[in-house]
Amino acid sequence: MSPDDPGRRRSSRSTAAILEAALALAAERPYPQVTVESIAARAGVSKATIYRWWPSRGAVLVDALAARNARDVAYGLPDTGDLRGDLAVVLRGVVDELADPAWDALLRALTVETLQDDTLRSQVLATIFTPQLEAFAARFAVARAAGQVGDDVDDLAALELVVAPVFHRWQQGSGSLTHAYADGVAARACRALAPADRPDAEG
Amino acid sequence: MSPDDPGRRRSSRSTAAILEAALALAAERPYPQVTVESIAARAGVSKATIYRWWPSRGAVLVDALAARNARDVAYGLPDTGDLRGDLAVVLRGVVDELADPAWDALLRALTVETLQDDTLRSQVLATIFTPQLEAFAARFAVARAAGQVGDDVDDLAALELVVAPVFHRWQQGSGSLTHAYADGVAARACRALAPADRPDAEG
Amino acid sequence: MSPDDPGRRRSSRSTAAILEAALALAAERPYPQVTVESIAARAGVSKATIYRWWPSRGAVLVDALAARNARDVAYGLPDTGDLRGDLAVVLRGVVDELADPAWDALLRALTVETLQDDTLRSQVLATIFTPQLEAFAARFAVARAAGQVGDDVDDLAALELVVAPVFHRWQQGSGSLTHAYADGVAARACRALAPADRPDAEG
Amino acid sequence: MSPDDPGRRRSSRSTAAILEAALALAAERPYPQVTVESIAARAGVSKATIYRWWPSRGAVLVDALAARNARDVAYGLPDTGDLRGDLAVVLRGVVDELADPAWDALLRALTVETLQDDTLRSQVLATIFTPQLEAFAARFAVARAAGQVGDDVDDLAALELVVAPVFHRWQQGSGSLTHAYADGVAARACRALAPADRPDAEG
DNA sequence: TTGTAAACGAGACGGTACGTCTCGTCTTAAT
DNA sequence: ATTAAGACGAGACGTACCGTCTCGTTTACAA
Repeated sequence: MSPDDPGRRRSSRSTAAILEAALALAAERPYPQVTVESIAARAGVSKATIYRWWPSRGAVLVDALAARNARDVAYGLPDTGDLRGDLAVVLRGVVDELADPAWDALLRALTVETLQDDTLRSQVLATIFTPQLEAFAARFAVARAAGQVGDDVDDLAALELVVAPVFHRWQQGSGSLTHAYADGVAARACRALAPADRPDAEG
Repeated sequence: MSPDDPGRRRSSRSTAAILEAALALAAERPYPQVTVESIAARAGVSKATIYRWWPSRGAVLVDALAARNARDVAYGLPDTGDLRGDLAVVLRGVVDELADPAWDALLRALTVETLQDDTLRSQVLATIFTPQLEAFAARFAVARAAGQVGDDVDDLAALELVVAPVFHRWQQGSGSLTHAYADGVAARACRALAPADRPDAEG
Repeated sequence: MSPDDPGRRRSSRSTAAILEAALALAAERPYPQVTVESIAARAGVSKATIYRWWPSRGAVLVDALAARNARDVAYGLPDTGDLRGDLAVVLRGVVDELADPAWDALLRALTVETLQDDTLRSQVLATIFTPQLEAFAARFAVARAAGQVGDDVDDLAALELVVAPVFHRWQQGSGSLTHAYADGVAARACRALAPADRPDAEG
Repeated sequence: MSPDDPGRRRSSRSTAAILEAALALAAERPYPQVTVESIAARAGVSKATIYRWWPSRGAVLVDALAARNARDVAYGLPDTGDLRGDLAVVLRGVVDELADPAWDALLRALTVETLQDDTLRSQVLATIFTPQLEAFAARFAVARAAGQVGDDVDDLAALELVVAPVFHRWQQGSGSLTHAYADGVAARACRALAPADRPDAEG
């Protein structure tokens, strides 16, 4: 499946152009207007080339985001010893990203696709969600060793405590997404994570 | 906007049939196949009648869900004095609903629409989310009076602590949605909600 | 099937525009470039409207020619008593038409379609060929009564003697199509048609 | 243009396979489905090889027929002294060929191509039509010497008298193509060909 | 005046075939 | 026997239409 696998000879130029076009379009216009035709046009590529390599518009989008993440994103959380502070930093970053219209649109598009296609959901889970979970898990392991996180909370549940409120609020539009809010979420998460006998220990 | 607003002479028979058809179709087939055409056909109504009264497929769906909620749903949380237990009961109910393929499909459809149309999102916020928030707020008020919830956590943030993890997991497909998980979420929420000086009081 | 058949409500405006566009395009460009898309564009009509009413590009063309013939063409041969002269007049007209690039292109297109679709061939036979055959038959009946045509030659064979050489030459490009040639064909046809005992009688 | 022109090193194996595939496909399926792609597949050859040596699908077909004719067809008409009988024999053969679905399809395909490409028409004229015309011309020369054909009818016009009615009827589907019909056409052609002063002489 | 039925313009869909263009491989004829 | 020109298969590519679909609108008729 390497991009230059002889016998397939998939054009890396075209592939890159398609992924880039998909991201750009999803970031700049309502998702229903991000059609395969528009992606093809923007990429200077034929529709047939897209259909040759991807089964659907959503698959292109997911691939595009995965490629971008692989290129640009450094997974890994800060570790200053202060769990609440570290989580607050991360959540402030999330809040800032969600405030960017391009990221907002991109994430909406991605969510729409995963809601309608279980294959894509699995793919997102594997390529986007899991690396983030692992980054959090690494930080939680440190925190657990420092007695800041109880043994009864698994990594997935812990991650949900931290990020789910933010994404829920983003998706519902039920409240404002500020740095102060991010700090509050981090604080509450730490309270919930703390071992029962040593609530919210700060090391 | 009332369904029998005099002067518009909107047919309540048709309206009901359309809303019912929309719900039934959204529950039973992939959402892209829930077309205005299919709703009209199922309702025994012409497309023009739908477009006369609703601007989009999503608006029909939102109206349909709001109507159904107004008819069937009793908002309000149990109050046994045991906050964690009460929340666990509610979350177990949520988990059960999400396990129902019909509800699952319906909620996916609703989410897809709200992600793509801010007007609908506002409408959902007002007609579906807010009543639920108020029901939670009422219960939180009681809990706060009993010293089980700190004054520093507002109702929205509190609600997020309780429900966001569940919906996050549902949407990501990142873990299983069991009663045990619901209990765990309730427990962690209560730890986070508890006043700092009296962690996780059980009244 | 009438164009204003209640219950179908076919738009006569669109129908006319489509037929006109088809004729114009077939007359002015190579037939492979007369696509359904181009007809729709020229007619200011959507492709779906064409496919709603005709099964193929060729069917549109045949309909268009039939409509034009029904409107413009006066079937019927001259009858001066001089069969050879009358036939020569008709053939000179045919030759002139075939020299017109628009008619040439149109007839090529029609022939291409009938060669590839037996349904269309039948339709052409019924709506275009048969009226012409009947017009010839009427003239031959007069000629037969005048002893200029033998009883052993049926109308179809007689018509073939008159027109087939011209169309054959047109199609093969095997020779020039002049008035002199038309006269020669008429003369030879009359010799072949004449009763055996009274060759080529002139009345 | 010889197939083994040194310096081109055209593969005679491929060439033969392509021509054979083209004929076979044109004989067995509707002509629109005789694509370059299908010819290449049938011949076990790449599309590029076809486009390297022929400009179009039609050119392959014409070449294929020319090659087949050069190999299989003995031009030349019988000469028993009885012109009408000899022509009838030839026309019966034509009628029999046209009744063969494979030949029918092949001839339709050839005609479609010549109607849309003047280059191919010229090629067909030179490689297929002209040899036949010459064969007829040779027989007519004998007949003319025998006083069976007038000096005022040139060879091309004479050939048209004989074959055009048959092809016209074949193309229009206007009547049945039987041996009796073939005999009638031959008879009428001879009447038309006969010198004016000695109608339909039989030698 | 509604609502229904269905046709309409618009345009995306997923796909086929076109004709062009690399790729490596293999043939072939002249060294 | 070696070599180099170039024909070969494979198949990806951009282009252009195909015939179908859904959308949201419009029109004509029926109640």
